[in-house]
Amino acid sequence: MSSVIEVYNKLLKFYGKQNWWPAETPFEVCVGAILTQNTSWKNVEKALENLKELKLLSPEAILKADKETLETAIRPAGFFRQKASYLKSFSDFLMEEGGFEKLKRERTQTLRKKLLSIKGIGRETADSILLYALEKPSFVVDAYTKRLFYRIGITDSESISYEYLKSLVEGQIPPLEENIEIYKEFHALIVVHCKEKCRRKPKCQECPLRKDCLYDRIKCTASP
DNA sequence: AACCAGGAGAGAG
DNA sequence: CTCTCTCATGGT
Repeated sequence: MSSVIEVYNKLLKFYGKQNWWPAETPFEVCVGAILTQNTSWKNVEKALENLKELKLLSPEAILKADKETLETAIRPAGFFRQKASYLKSFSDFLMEEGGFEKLKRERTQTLRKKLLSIKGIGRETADSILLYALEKPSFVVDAYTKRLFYRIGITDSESISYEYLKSLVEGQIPPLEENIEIYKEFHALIVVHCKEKCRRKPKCQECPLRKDCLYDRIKCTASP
Protein backbone atom coordinates (compact mmCIF):
# COMPACT_ATOMS: atom_id res chain seq x y z
CA MET A 1 0.00 0.00 0.00
CA SER A 2 1.28 3.39 0.99
CA SER A 3 4.87 4.04 1.98
CA VAL A 4 6.05 4.76 5.48
CA ILE A 5 6.56 8.43 4.66
CA GLU A 6 3.06 8.78 3.23
CA VAL A 7 1.59 7.40 6.46
CA TYR A 8 3.65 9.89 8.46
CA ASN A 9 2.46 12.82 6.34
CA LYS A 10 -1.18 11.79 6.62
CA LEU A 11 -1.00 11.43 10.39
CA LEU A 12 0.85 14.74 10.77
CA LYS A 13 -1.61 16.62 8.63
CA PHE A 14 -4.56 15.19 10.52
CA TYR A 15 -3.40 15.33 14.14
CA GLY A 16 -0.81 18.11 13.96
CA LYS A 17 2.49 18.31 15.80
CA GLN A 18 2.56 16.50 19.15
CA ASN A 19 5.75 17.83 20.77
CA TRP A 20 6.60 14.62 22.60
CA TRP A 21 7.79 13.28 25.13
CA PRO A 22 5.49 14.64 27.89
CA ALA A 23 8.07 15.37 30.61
CA GLU A 24 9.93 18.31 32.13
CA THR A 25 13.42 16.82 32.23
CA PRO A 26 15.42 14.15 30.36
CA PHE A 27 15.53 12.07 33.52
CA GLU A 28 11.76 12.18 33.80
CA VAL A 29 11.60 10.88 30.23
CA CYS A 30 13.70 7.88 31.22
CA VAL A 31 11.68 7.17 34.36
CA GLY A 32 8.46 7.41 32.39
CA ALA A 33 9.82 5.09 29.70
CA ILE A 34 10.61 2.45 32.31
CA LEU A 35 7.36 2.86 34.22
CA THR A 36 5.17 2.62 31.11
CA GLN A 37 6.39 -0.85 30.21
CA ASN A 38 3.21 -2.81 29.50
CA THR A 39 1.28 -0.25 31.53
CA SER A 40 -1.18 2.50 30.65
CA TRP A 41 0.20 6.04 30.73
CA LYS A 42 -2.59 7.08 33.08
CA ASN A 43 -1.15 4.84 35.80
CA VAL A 44 2.35 6.11 35.07
CA GLU A 45 1.21 9.69 35.64
CA LYS A 46 0.16 8.85 39.18
CA ALA A 47 3.50 7.20 39.88
CA LEU A 48 5.40 10.19 38.45
CA GLU A 49 3.30 12.51 40.58
CA ASN A 50 4.21 10.54 43.68
CA LEU A 51 7.89 10.66 42.78
CA LYS A 52 7.71 14.43 42.31
CA GLU A 53 6.12 14.97 45.70
CA LEU A 54 8.81 12.88 47.33
CA LYS A 55 11.46 14.69 45.28
CA LEU A 56 12.64 11.42 43.84
CA LEU A 57 13.01 12.54 40.24
CA SER A 58 16.80 12.54 40.14
CA PRO A 59 19.28 9.67 39.91
CA GLU A 60 20.90 10.69 43.20
CA ALA A 61 17.60 10.70 45.07
CA ILE A 62 16.52 7.36 43.65
CA LEU A 63 19.78 5.72 44.64
CA LYS A 64 19.47 7.13 48.15
CA ALA A 65 15.82 6.19 48.61
CA ASP A 66 15.14 2.91 50.34
CA LYS A 67 13.45 0.10 48.47
CA GLU A 68 10.08 0.30 50.23
CA THR A 69 9.68 4.05 49.70
CA LEU A 70 10.44 3.74 46.01
CA GLU A 71 8.15 0.74 45.55
CA THR A 72 5.26 2.45 47.31
CA ALA A 73 5.64 5.58 45.20
CA ILE A 74 5.52 3.77 41.87
CA ARG A 75 2.96 1.15 42.89
CA PRO A 76 0.18 2.58 40.68
CA ALA A 77 2.29 1.81 37.60
CA GLY A 78 2.28 -1.93 38.32
CA PHE A 79 5.22 -4.39 38.38
CA PHE A 80 6.48 -2.15 41.16
CA ARG A 81 9.13 -4.48 42.56
CA GLN A 82 10.84 -5.00 39.21
CA LYS A 83 10.48 -1.39 38.16
CA ALA A 84 11.90 -0.07 41.44
CA SER A 85 14.92 -2.25 40.81
CA TYR A 86 15.11 -1.08 37.19
CA LEU A 87 15.06 2.58 38.26
CA LYS A 88 17.93 1.89 40.64
CA SER A 89 20.06 0.17 38.02
CA PHE A 90 19.42 2.90 35.46
CA SER A 91 20.24 5.64 37.99
CA ASP A 92 23.39 3.76 38.85
CA PHE A 93 24.33 3.70 35.18
CA LEU A 94 23.70 7.43 34.76
CA MET A 95 25.89 8.32 37.76
CA GLU A 96 28.78 6.19 36.57
CA GLU A 97 28.59 7.62 33.06
CA GLY A 98 28.58 11.17 34.39
CA GLY A 99 25.14 12.41 33.30
CA PHE A 100 23.27 13.16 30.09
CA GLU A 101 25.56 15.81 28.61
CA LYS A 102 28.50 13.49 28.72
CA LEU A 103 26.50 10.59 27.29
CA LYS A 104 25.26 12.70 24.37
CA ARG A 105 28.77 12.86 22.96
CA GLU A 106 28.83 9.15 22.28
CA ARG A 107 27.62 7.52 19.08
CA THR A 108 24.06 6.25 18.84
CA GLN A 109 24.95 2.58 18.38
CA THR A 110 27.46 2.65 21.24
CA LEU A 111 24.86 4.19 23.53
CA ARG A 112 22.19 1.74 22.43
CA LYS A 113 24.36 -1.23 23.35
CA LYS A 114 25.17 0.28 26.72
CA LEU A 115 21.50 0.93 27.45
CA LEU A 116 20.49 -2.58 26.38
CA SER A 117 23.04 -4.06 28.78
CA ILE A 118 21.21 -2.48 31.74
CA LYS A 119 18.74 -4.80 33.43
CA GLY A 120 15.24 -3.50 32.72
CA ILE A 121 16.11 -1.57 29.58
CA GLY A 122 14.89 -3.45 26.53
CA ARG A 123 14.73 -2.28 22.92
CA GLU A 124 11.72 0.00 23.08
CA THR A 125 12.80 1.63 26.33
CA ALA A 126 16.35 2.07 25.03
CA ASP A 127 15.15 3.71 21.82
CA SER A 128 12.74 5.97 23.73
CA ILE A 129 15.61 7.14 25.95
CA LEU A 130 17.91 7.60 22.95
CA LEU A 131 15.36 9.63 21.01
CA TYR A 132 13.57 11.70 23.63
CA ALA A 133 16.17 12.09 26.40
CA LEU A 134 19.47 11.94 24.50
CA GLU A 135 18.30 13.50 21.22
CA LYS A 136 19.64 10.67 19.09
CA PRO A 137 18.07 9.51 15.78
CA SER A 138 16.77 6.10 16.86
CA PHE A 139 13.25 5.18 15.76
CA VAL A 140 11.00 3.72 18.47
CA VAL A 141 8.94 0.64 17.63
CA ASP A 142 6.07 -0.44 19.88
CA ALA A 143 3.00 -2.66 19.79
CA TYR A 144 1.00 0.15 18.14
CA THR A 145 3.57 0.47 15.37
CA LYS A 146 3.41 -3.25 14.62
CA ARG A 147 -0.38 -3.23 14.70
CA LEU A 148 -0.76 -0.15 12.50
CA PHE A 149 1.80 -1.22 9.91
CA TYR A 150 0.11 -4.59 9.68
CA ARG A 151 -3.35 -3.07 9.29
CA ILE A 152 -2.35 -0.75 6.49
CA GLY A 153 -0.48 -3.48 4.69
CA ILE A 154 3.12 -2.33 5.11
CA THR A 155 3.90 -5.65 6.81
CA ASP A 156 2.11 -8.95 6.31
CA SER A 157 2.29 -10.00 9.95
CA GLU A 158 1.83 -8.33 13.31
CA SER A 159 4.49 -10.45 14.97
CA ILE A 160 7.31 -9.06 12.89
CA SER A 161 10.63 -8.65 14.69
CA TYR A 162 11.49 -5.37 16.41
CA GLU A 163 14.77 -4.79 14.63
CA TYR A 164 13.27 -5.53 11.23
CA LEU A 165 10.52 -2.95 11.62
CA LYS A 166 12.98 -0.42 13.01
CA SER A 167 15.31 -0.86 10.03
CA LEU A 168 12.36 -0.68 7.67
CA VAL A 169 11.53 2.82 8.88
CA GLU A 170 15.15 3.95 9.19
CA GLY A 171 15.73 2.71 5.65
CA GLN A 172 13.22 5.23 4.32
CA ILE A 173 13.93 7.95 6.85
CA PRO A 174 17.70 7.77 7.53
CA PRO A 175 18.94 8.16 11.14
CA LEU A 176 20.43 11.61 10.65
CA GLU A 177 20.48 14.66 12.89
CA GLU A 178 17.97 16.40 10.65
CA ASN A 179 15.44 13.56 11.01
CA ILE A 180 15.32 13.44 14.80
CA GLU A 181 12.20 15.58 14.89
CA ILE A 182 10.50 13.32 12.37
CA TYR A 183 11.29 10.25 14.48
CA LYS A 184 9.91 11.98 17.56
CA GLU A 185 6.71 13.09 15.87
CA PHE A 186 6.16 9.87 13.97
CA HIS A 187 6.19 7.70 17.08
CA ALA A 188 4.04 10.19 18.95
CA LEU A 189 1.52 10.30 16.11
CA ILE A 190 1.32 6.51 15.93
CA VAL A 191 0.58 6.29 19.64
CA VAL A 192 -1.99 9.08 19.57
CA HIS A 193 -3.70 7.62 16.51
CA CYS A 194 -3.90 4.08 17.85
CA LYS A 195 -4.65 4.96 21.46
CA GLU A 196 -7.29 7.62 21.10
CA LYS A 197 -8.63 8.09 17.61
CA CYS A 198 -8.53 4.60 16.19
CA ARG A 199 -10.66 3.38 19.08
CA ARG A 200 -13.68 5.36 17.88
CA LYS A 201 -15.01 2.78 15.46
CA PRO A 202 -18.28 4.65 14.70
CA LYS A 203 -16.42 7.79 13.65
CA CYS A 204 -14.16 5.95 11.28
CA GLN A 205 -14.94 8.57 8.61
CA GLU A 206 -12.65 10.92 10.45
CA CYS A 207 -9.75 8.50 10.26
CA PRO A 208 -6.82 10.04 8.38
CA LEU A 209 -5.89 6.67 6.90
CA ARG A 210 -9.42 5.70 5.96
CA LYS A 211 -9.47 2.94 3.39
CA ASP A 212 -5.87 2.03 4.17
CA CYS A 213 -6.77 1.15 7.73
CA LEU A 214 -7.74 -2.25 9.03
CA TYR A 215 -9.49 -2.52 12.35
CA ASP A 216 -9.19 -5.89 14.04
CA ARG A 217 -8.29 -7.36 10.67
CA ILE A 218 -11.48 -6.04 9.13
CA LYS A 219 -11.03 -3.51 6.39
CA CYS A 220 -12.58 -0.15 7.12
CA THR A 221 -15.51 0.42 4.80
CA ALA A 222 -15.70 4.18 5.23
CA SER A 223 -15.54 6.05 1.95
CA PRO A 224 -12.32 7.85 1.19
C1' DA B 1 -15.43 -10.40 35.03
C1' DA B 2 -12.15 -11.21 31.54
C1' DC B 3 -9.09 -8.32 29.09
C1' DC B 4 -5.72 -4.82 28.07
C1' DA B 5 -2.17 -1.06 28.76
C1' DG B 6 3.29 3.34 24.86
C1' DG B 7 7.67 -4.43 27.78
C1' DA B 8 11.43 -7.03 29.62
C1' DG B 9 13.85 -11.05 31.66
C1' DA B 10 14.55 -15.83 32.09
C1' DG B 11 14.20 -20.30 30.45
C1' DA B 12 13.20 -23.96 26.89
C1' DG B 13 13.16 -25.75 22.46
C1' DC C 1 16.18 -17.27 16.64
C1' DT C 2 11.06 -17.84 18.38
C1' DC C 3 7.78 -19.28 21.97
C1' DT C 4 6.01 -19.10 26.88
C1' DC C 5 5.72 -17.71 31.57
C1' DT C 6 6.02 -14.16 35.05
C1' DC C 7 5.60 -9.67 36.85
C1' DA C 8 0.86 -6.07 39.11
C1' DT C 9 -2.09 -2.04 38.99
C1' DG C 10 -6.30 0.35 37.32
C1' DG C 11 -9.84 1.15 33.86
C1' DT C 12 -13.51 -0.88 30.67
